[in-house]
Amino acid sequence: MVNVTLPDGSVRPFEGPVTVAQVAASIGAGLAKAALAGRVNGKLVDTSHLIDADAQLAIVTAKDAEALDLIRHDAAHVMAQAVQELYPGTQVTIGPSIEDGFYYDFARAEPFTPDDLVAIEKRMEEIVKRDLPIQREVWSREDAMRVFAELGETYKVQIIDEVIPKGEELSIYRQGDWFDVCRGPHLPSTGKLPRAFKLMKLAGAYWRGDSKNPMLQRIYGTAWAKKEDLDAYLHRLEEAEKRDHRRLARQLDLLHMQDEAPGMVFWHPKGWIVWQQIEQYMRQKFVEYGYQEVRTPAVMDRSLWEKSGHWDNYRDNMFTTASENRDYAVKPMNCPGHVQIFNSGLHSYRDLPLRLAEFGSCHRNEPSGALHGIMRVRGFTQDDAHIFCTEDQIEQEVADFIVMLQKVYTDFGFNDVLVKLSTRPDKRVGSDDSWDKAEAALAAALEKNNLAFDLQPGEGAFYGPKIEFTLKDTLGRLWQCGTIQLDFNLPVRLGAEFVDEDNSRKP
RNA sequence: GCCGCUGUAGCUCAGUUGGUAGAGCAGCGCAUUCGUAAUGCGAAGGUCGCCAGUUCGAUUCCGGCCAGCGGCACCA
Repeated sequence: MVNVTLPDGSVRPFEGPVTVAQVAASIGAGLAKAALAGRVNGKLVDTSHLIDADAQLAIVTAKDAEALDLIRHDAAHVMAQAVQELYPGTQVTIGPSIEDGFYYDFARAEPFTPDDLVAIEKRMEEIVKRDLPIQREVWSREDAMRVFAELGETYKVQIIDEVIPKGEELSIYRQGDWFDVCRGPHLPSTGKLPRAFKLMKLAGAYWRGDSKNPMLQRIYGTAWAKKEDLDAYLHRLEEAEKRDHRRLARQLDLLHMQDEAPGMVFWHPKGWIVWQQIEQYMRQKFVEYGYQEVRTPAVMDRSLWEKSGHWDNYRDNMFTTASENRDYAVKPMNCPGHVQIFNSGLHSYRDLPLRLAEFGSCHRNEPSGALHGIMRVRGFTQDDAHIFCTEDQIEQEVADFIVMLQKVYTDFGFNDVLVKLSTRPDKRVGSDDSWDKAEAALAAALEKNNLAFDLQPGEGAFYGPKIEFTLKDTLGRLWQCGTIQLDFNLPVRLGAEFVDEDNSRKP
């Protein structure tokens, strides 16, 4: 006897183990047809999943939000099958669902062309029409590795060998002649994939996200539960493109960039008015929140950058220059300069916290491929501040900063801000004790502001943990903007210290 | 930096299967003073991203470089 509890609370008894599909059929033929997957005790499963004990079950159909993930993942599989049918010898690697769609990374010597995308999309339609049942099989690792090795799928072998945790069940999903290693779940058949997908763009992507590895060819697509959703999405993209800052900058005659100064901006009169307004707005905020504005040199002697550690660790990203036998670097950030101001006098603990702010003109020699409009540039101005404070003051200072930042983002209409806390990386300076304190202080400050945040273990800077604030552009792309970083390295390196209550000097 | 694509008048773009190029809009001149999706006429505007090579001749073919775009990597 197996009792299945449905979302409405009703309980259906079955004589023995049943599949999700059978339960759906017992409820109604319409539901049986619409069933894409099941949620058993909170876990998403195939419709072929066998329920062999009492369980909670929800039938997932295209109407459910969670179906989108399945649809997109299936679209990726169907695309992979289409590609391998059309271009024999192409190796498959991975193909997850992502926001608004999916992608699949392929290994193939010949590059795909935009025309290929059209052909692939057509073949995908055919595969959907074939309505191939999608079947789950469980293989042993050895069998799987042998079979994929025989097929010449070296990347798949690597995935099985290195990526899938030992001991985890290795499932294979088969649709017609085509099969792939996949955790699933998947739709019951390719025919259940709504014809609301479109291949969007070609891109290069490193195998396993590591630039030391070979580059694969990634095909991005979008997929939706119904045609109207796809159309709405495409329309949204069109509208977003109209609001692209690069297009607006031209149309409104705000600024331009040219070949001779890659990653740097020529601000036109109208654009500069906008800039000034924003700068004045930020100045007000500085005053409100107790920051003092300063100004530091853009070009400073090599010796300072050696002391700060930039000359050794950030050299490739700095523009350097020389004059009269002295080497200089154009500042990539304002930190060392602000420490110089702090150091120029002897400070008492009574002076702390000392908050120095600057509209700091910085230059970084960013990799050519990273440049993007005025979002990622080589010459830019940071509305930057450094707070010199005691360890005890960190939490409050960070909390206050977050309040200010939230206010600023809200004023500019950014309501969807992602917050991330990046913690200690493997390569770092400072004692574990100080990292413990610093990370705890940042987390506490976030909690004080009731901010939900993602933890990014190991993503912190080598000198300290940081909180990152990421904004979305009109195209849904993410840009890390504001950040607050604790640095217990630089002040020591540059000899910043204050006189404490007990008359001792502390960094 | 890596993969792919792109680079023609101020802007948006067409074109040349190798014989130095066109449109619309903008700008300029003249006329019009006409009330806000675009008044008429006229003249002008480009070493077809840069540098080499092949060729009698290259914007068009080959190579190199630069920049931009879409991603990836990077983002002290």
